[in-house]
Order: sequence, then structure tokens, then C-alpha cells
Amino acid sequence: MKHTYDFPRPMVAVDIILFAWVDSRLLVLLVKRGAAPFRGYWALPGGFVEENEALEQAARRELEEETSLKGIYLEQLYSFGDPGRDPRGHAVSITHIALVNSAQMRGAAAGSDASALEWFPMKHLPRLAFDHKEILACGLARLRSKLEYTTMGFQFLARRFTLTELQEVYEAVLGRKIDKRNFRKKILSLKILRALPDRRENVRHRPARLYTLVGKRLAKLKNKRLVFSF
Amino acid sequence: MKHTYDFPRPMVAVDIILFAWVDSRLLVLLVKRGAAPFRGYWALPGGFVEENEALEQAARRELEEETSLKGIYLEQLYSFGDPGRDPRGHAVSITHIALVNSAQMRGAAAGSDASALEWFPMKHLPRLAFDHKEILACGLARLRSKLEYTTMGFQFLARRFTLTELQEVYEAVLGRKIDKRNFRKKILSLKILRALPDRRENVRHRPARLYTLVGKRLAKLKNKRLVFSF
DNA sequence: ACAAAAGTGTTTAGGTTACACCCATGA
DNA sequence: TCATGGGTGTAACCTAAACACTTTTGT
Repeated sequence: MKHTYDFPRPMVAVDIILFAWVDSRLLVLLVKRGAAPFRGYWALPGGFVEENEALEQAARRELEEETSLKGIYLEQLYSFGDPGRDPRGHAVSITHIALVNSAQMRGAAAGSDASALEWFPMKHLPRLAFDHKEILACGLARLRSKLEYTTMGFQFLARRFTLTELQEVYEAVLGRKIDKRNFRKKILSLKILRALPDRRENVRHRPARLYTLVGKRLAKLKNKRLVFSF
Repeated sequence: MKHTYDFPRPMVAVDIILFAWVDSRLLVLLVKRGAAPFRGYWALPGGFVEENEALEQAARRELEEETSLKGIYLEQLYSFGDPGRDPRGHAVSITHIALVNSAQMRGAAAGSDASALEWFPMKHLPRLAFDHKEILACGLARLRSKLEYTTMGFQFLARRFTLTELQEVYEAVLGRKIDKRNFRKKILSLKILRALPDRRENVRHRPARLYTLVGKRLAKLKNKRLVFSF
């Protein structure tokens, strides 16, 4: 079935940067392209927006088709539409950022179809198709800046986590060491964490206290900024 | 001439929030719709992206067609694509923010075609077509937040301006009074202004010193934030 | 001399930074 | 008892905030 319009229309796609936090490293999910253009290159997961489909819905659908992930954190990043960014024709991509913790990430691998999905550490990326290198740079910049004034970074952790785990997320994303005492003082002063009675078990050192984020829908930190010292 | 594709494609439009700063007030440019849907309602200026046209280019072209404004400050805001936002069919709009000072704004009115353009103060907006109320709220929020960590607000002023003029921009956009001494201390401590030898003339009070922004392409303030007291 | 806006400093409070040692557990 | 990461306090510094009067010009 063909679709005919009075004026030309660009293709409309969504692409998703899916970040995961595993073994103290920031990973990103890429798909190996099996067809031209950029055959054999790695690309961000994504696809075309369907008729009467909301942008976020399209991003969630594509993500679920590729990874079986549902209900994860997702937000719009930026729209790219330069002519020539896709050799097949004028294509506008509304890009998104999604975040998963390591448990969710393991579920993703299990449910994926046969396509060539792979997680890459942000430190060692392969060559990317299209303008996806630029998109990824944009996404990392957004993640870094939002880490400082939102609780976005908590999406990388399980519901219960230790302060050291939280600090490792901040250090890895911001790319610098943070003083342990200052980090704890600041995070605890925000009054967004509740200490739990339990502790991490089966470690061969003093077991760490577990915390959980209070205020499930807490997104923005009122007037406070999470800017940390080195 | 018809355009036929194998899969349906949404319409792709750009809409522009054009803010101006005139007589100590924040204004926004709207267009009265002459045809259905939303005939008689006011809407943001905008239009469809043409074939092989970059998004920013499309926004600049639409803006120039409506206002004859060229080379003004413009940045992408957000993309809206909910089905149902346009009764004519599935339409994705990549929205933008543009800023002009009062001299540029006066040029705009002169060059406009016969269409029903009007500047509205942000305090007294008419009913808006489509989801443009939501878009405008999103744009104002972006403007407010970027005022605090970029020099975006300087776009509202001429090349030479007084500190009081700058402060008025901040007060109007942020919607609160700022202490004069603290504002000046903070702005001057950023070392981004150069005091000029000239002063504002033909005022019936002590003439104010003129300043100019140094570093023409300065966009972000390294590590400093413009968060002001009440 | 008056009206009107320009311009200027100090004190206080609170947040940021730098920094080093003891604690609890499993092996 | 040793190795490993968990957990804690204080002092110096810096920035933000509150606050009122004098100066310069045109009329």
C-alpha cells in the first residue's frame, strides 16, 4: 500500500541512547547494521515513527522490540534533521535517552531477538553509522549535566543501593573522583534518601548500609545542586 | 505534483517562539490563523519543513518569511508529536526559541507581509491554537533556566547596554526583584563585561555607564552560575 | 532645589573544600 | 590477624544574601 501526499515529507524516526550501569562502567547499547547504508557499522537502536504514534511511544516501542525492555526511564534528547545525515533521503530523528540498571540490562539481553545487539563501554566505542557519534556525544553531555540537578543518576541503581554505589555512578559519568565524606554529606543533606535497616551481605569487609530514594516521583531538586568537589 | 512513499509519514513542521524585550516587557510574536483548524485563534509562527532542509534552516526561513528577520539568535527547544495535536493529521513539530532586542523587533514589524502578526506581552496572552500554550510554557521554562547559566539573556539587549537594563531583563524573565548591588557584584565578577567610556545620554538623571559583552561567541559560563538573590 | 536613577561596601550566614583515621566483616 | 572497603568530623575558605545612602544629571 502506497501513501501519497501533496508535499514531500521527510522520514521521521526515533533513535535511543540506552545507557546501562554495570560493573562500575557506563555502557551503551548498539545494533550492528546488516544492510546498506553503513552495513557492518554499529548504530543506535531506533526506527521509524508509525502513523499516529506519539514520539515517546515510538521510542518505547522500538526499544521493546529490540530489547524487550518495558517501563524504563526515557526522555527526549534532541532532534536531528540535517539533509545528508541519512544517505537514503531526508530523515529527521527525534533522539531519546534511556537508562537501565544492571538487573534490567541483564533482562534486556535475554529478551532480545536474533539481531546483533551489543553493549559497549563508553570508553571504547566502535565506529558509528550516520551521525550517531554526534548524537551520543550530545546524550552524554545531557546525562552529565542532569546528574547535577536531578535524580536521573539513581536510575542506574536498584531500588536499594549503597552510598558507594551511588558515588561510583557520579564519578563514572562526571569522569572525576569525588571526596567520599563530602559526597555523603551533600547527598544526605538533600533529605532524599532513607537509610534502611538492612545492609549488603556476603561481602568480605564491613557491610554497607542500604538506602532508598524517598519520593518516588522526585525529579528535580528544589534549589539544590549536586555539584561535587574533586 | 504528488509524493508517494511505501510507508506513511507524519507531517514535519517547525514552530518558533520569538521573544522580544521592549519597554521592560517580555513579548512574544503570534500569528492570527485565517483558516481552519483554529481559525481566528492565535498561533506561533511556523510551517512545514521542506525537502532536504535542515531543521534550524527551516525555522530561520519561516521566521524570515513572516518577519524579514535574519541572523537572529535561535535554538532548538523540543519536539512535539502527539497524535491529535493537529486535527489535520499526524504532525511532528520541532519547536525553536528565538530572541530579539527592541531595535530588531521594530525592524521585524516593518518587513512583515500582510498577515496578521501581533506582539503579545507574556502576561496577557490570547487563546492559542493547537498545543501552542504548552509549547510556550516549555519555551519560557527553558529561557528562565538558561538565563542562569548562559548569556542568552544578553540577546535581548543592544550591543551596548547598561547594567540596569540587563538587570531588568533578568527580573522580568525570572519574575522577581533582584538586589542591585548583589546583581552588579556578581555580573562584574564573571569578567564577561567591558565598561565603555561612553554613557547613556539625554536622560534627566545621572547617565549610566555602558557595557558590552566580551568574547563574541561566549555561550556558557564556565563553572559559574547566575543565580541571584531576591 | 528637586526629581530620578546611578552607583557603591560591609557584615553575616551558609555552603564547599580539603583532609586521615578507625570500624566491621570474611577469609 | 590481615585485607578490604565502610564510615565518620572539623577547620579554612568562599560565595550568597541582606541592607541604605551618596552622586550625578536635567529641569
